[in-house]
Amino acid sequence: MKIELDKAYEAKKFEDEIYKTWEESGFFNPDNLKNAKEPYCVLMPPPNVTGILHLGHALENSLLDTEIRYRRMCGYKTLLIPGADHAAIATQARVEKELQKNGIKNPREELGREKLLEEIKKYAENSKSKILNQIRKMGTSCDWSRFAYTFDETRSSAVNTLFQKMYSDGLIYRGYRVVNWTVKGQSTCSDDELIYEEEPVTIYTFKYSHDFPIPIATTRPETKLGDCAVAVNPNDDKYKKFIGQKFTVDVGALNPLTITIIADDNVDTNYGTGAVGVTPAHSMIDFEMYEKNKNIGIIPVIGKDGKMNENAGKDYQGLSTKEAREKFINWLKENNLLIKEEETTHSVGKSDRFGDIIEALPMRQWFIDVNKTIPGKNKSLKQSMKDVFTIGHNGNKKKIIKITPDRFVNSYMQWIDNLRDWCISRQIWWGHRIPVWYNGEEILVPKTITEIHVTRHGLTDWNKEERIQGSTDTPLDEQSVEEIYEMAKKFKNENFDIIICSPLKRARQTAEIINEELKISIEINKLITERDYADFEGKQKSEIKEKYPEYEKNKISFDIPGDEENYEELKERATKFIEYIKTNHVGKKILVVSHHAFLRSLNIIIEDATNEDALKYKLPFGTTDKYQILDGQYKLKGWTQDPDTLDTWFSSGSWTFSCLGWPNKTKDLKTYHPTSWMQMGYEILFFWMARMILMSTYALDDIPFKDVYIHGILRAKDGRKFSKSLGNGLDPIEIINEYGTDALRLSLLKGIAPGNDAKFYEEKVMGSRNFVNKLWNISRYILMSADTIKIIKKQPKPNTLADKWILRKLNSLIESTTKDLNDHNFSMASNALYDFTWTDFADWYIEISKVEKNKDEILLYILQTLLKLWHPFIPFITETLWKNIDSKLLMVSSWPKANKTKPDSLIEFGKIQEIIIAIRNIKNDNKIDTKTIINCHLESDKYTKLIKEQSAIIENLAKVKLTSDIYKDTIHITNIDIYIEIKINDEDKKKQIIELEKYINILETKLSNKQFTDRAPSEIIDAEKKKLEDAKELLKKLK
RNA sequence: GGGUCCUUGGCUCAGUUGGUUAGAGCGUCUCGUUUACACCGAGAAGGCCAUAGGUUCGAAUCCUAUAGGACCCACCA
Repeated sequence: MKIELDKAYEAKKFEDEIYKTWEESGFFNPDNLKNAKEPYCVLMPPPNVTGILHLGHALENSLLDTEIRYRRMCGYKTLLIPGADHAAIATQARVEKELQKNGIKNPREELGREKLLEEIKKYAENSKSKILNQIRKMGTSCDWSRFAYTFDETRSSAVNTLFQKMYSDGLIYRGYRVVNWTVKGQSTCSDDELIYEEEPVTIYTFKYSHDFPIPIATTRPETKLGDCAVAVNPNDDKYKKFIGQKFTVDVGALNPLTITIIADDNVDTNYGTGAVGVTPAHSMIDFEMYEKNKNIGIIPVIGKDGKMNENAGKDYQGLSTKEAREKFINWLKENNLLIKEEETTHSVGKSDRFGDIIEALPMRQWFIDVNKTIPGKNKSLKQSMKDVFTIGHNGNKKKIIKITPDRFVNSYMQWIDNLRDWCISRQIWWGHRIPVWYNGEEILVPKTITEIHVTRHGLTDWNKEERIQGSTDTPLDEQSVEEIYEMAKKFKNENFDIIICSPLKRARQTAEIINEELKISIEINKLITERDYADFEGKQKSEIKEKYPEYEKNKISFDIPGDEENYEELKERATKFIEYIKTNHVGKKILVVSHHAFLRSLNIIIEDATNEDALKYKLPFGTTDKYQILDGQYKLKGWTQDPDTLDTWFSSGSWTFSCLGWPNKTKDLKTYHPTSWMQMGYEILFFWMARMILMSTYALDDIPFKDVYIHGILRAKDGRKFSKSLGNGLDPIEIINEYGTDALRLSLLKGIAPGNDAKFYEEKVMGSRNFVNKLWNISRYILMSADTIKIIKKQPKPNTLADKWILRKLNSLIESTTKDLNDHNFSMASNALYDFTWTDFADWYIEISKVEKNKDEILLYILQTLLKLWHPFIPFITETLWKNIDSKLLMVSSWPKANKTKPDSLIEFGKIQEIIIAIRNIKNDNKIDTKTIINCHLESDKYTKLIKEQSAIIENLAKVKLTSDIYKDTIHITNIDIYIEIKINDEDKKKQIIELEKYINILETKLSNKQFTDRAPSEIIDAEKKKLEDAKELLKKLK
């Protein structure tokens, strides 16, 4: 059966459908790869939910997917887990900015925590769903069933567990230390979240007072209002006599300052004045000195608002740092204390996200201690982080992480050496709440946090009319059903583990409708059913009887603790329920669907409310209440959770194992950790790679990944970064729409070297698009001209020289591609494939196949092999074409294996190519139309037989007629003379001779060098000799 | 102050342990619509591989300096 294919490949027509086919096949999920044994797991660096996919993501997706598709075809049990990162500070900053644009000047104040969080969540969810679709557009073959979000339940539970573990090991502590503070963002940030910019500053040299013996210098005069010491080098003859002395100086601060002269080895006697004014509150370095000499004290003079506080004194309080600086300088001048002013530049730390200058402020925050010995181990986290690149984790050489390119180890080690304790608490709201509760001075860091969200069932006619007639176990009314569907949408992103509902119809039905959205398990629990009747609301049994006379006749028939349950019994039942949760659903996030009276009694026992207060309790339909059980403790009155959130990298650090289900002992964790390969840009080496290593070695006692590949940044053609503010961004989706995903992927992978930046521009994509189209047309030709299209399993027997040659080339290609992909050498692999496909196969072999005929099998075989080899790079077009060949998916076909072939065809075929090219050249030089057939005679001592056998190819490809007539003009190539009926340009000949003579000269010098002939390997010498021989012979003929 | 990377034809870049007269794509030029493909075909021009030394029989490749460019870390009293 003949098939028809369009003249040009239109990516748009096929891509979405192909992706759907893949996704529906189930093969993205390794559980469905039945024959695969050895696991191969790669995690997607989760894109931030701060916007949409950019080119960097496109590059990462191309790398990830090419890797994973290759491994899948090789027979690995491949898993690529897709993810997204809530990106705490980045997302909140983004949303706040948007809100400000819309007129909300101070979103935190105006909206409050809950409302702002809702806004951020809305934004994040929206962005997330866009990103996920874009990942699909990229063709990424990830297992969507294992999708992980840093802010979902599993990942949050990992965060909490990790925090608790580190806290109980003493590695996380709460301390008063100097931290980086962004006034604009009103939050701390880690040392790595600063960007430094060179700015002009003035250095002021001054004395605190006229009788103070040591001058000091500063670029931040206003902080000097909080100075507590002056540090000098202990070996400094000039100053060492003052060490230990105290001076009282009045510089205008609230209280006169007591300046202690202390010794510090780090003070350089030759730099500046040779002495350092120590401001413990507003410099990390000075704070470290304070920690060694606590008696000097610490005086913060700048507040969280970036303004001078009361310690700074009446004159300064309330001023901005800039105003205070001017004022202080003026004071120095007036009092003749200013010695010198010098202009210089200085790198100023700014907040990466908010852009303002960072203030160093002392605060009580949470930190990870990187230097403390880990309990049960003989080393610190810092040491652990180093070991994985040197001696291996725990000294195990098998647990050394391989990094490509390995030069990044250097900068990593340097970073580790300078690592200070990591400040992990942030004052922003979007993020994992710090899992610590306070009650006065008491601190609780629970091992388990169980969450109970309670909601009411939908209404029935019975509820609405407050009837107690007929059966009480009635189904929902229609309107309620609608309302529950609405409500269910809200629960969709809550990530509940389980729904527990009352056995009554209305509750069960409610739970089932909600579960259509959540798709989790439902547990029916009698403990939370409706009470029969009770005296709880102050009504006596008799009153109820009075109000609803029919009631007695319709007794509820299900099994609850008696039909005369009273208030105390109801509370007892609620307590029992809590106990039940505590033993059976520890650590879960539970949605409870129950009845108002029960929920009220639950509220009473948890909140320790009085009966009277409890009467005010209302939980209108559609709303939820939330309770927590911390390590079994559920009465949490008086306890409040820390309002701060965790640094976003705290959760990203656990990515390799939280993605696989930790802290639960899941099968995935056992199978896939450590993960096989990790890929990231060098800009997040410290942020992310370092933290993953820290977390994984600590929590799992293992490395997070075996192999890490570092890629560079994509830049515009002018070398600048792509950025929104420059407006030079290229939207990957627009590129896909115009050129197709395959073209985009190929242009991203071709010509990139690991760790190096690469420039990206549209022409590159155009080139790739052209190639994709070429592949389409190659296939179109083969498929449309073949008599039968079938799978060719075995390499067909070569019949001609060309057959032998192309198969030899193909087998080398299989070998090199396999090797390159094993080494993650994507660029080299694609270049070699490109070359073979376009030049060897299309330009030569297919053209020959038009002459030699009957090559269906061999053409199909090569095409099939090529589609396989290309599949990891350009999955869409290859799969589209494959559909015409096989009903099975190319995605799960097996990777080609190279057959052994002899190399002898290479030289002979090369000769034929040389002849053809030489003739084409002459024609071109003489402006003869390529297709005009000219007469020509070939003469060779060595290749007579070859020429005779291959004459058809020569005649057809060079468009000549081979004759026995000898013509006057000849061109010469090694060992062959080509007599041709057209005139040859003498200039060309002369040029050829000059070049050849030069070449001979080089070879002769080389060979006459005794050192060379003595020391070089014999095969190299022989080859050089042969070259010289051939060249000399050719030269003779040319002359 | 410490460290890293880059410098290869007009542009963008490959070049895997040192071994053909250094490759590709785009661009330029010439010729060409031969039914797979003008998103094409045939061909051409264009490079002392930044500079200077060194190691070696042999260097774009290894070493050392220098220049220019980019970046990271620390410090910045």
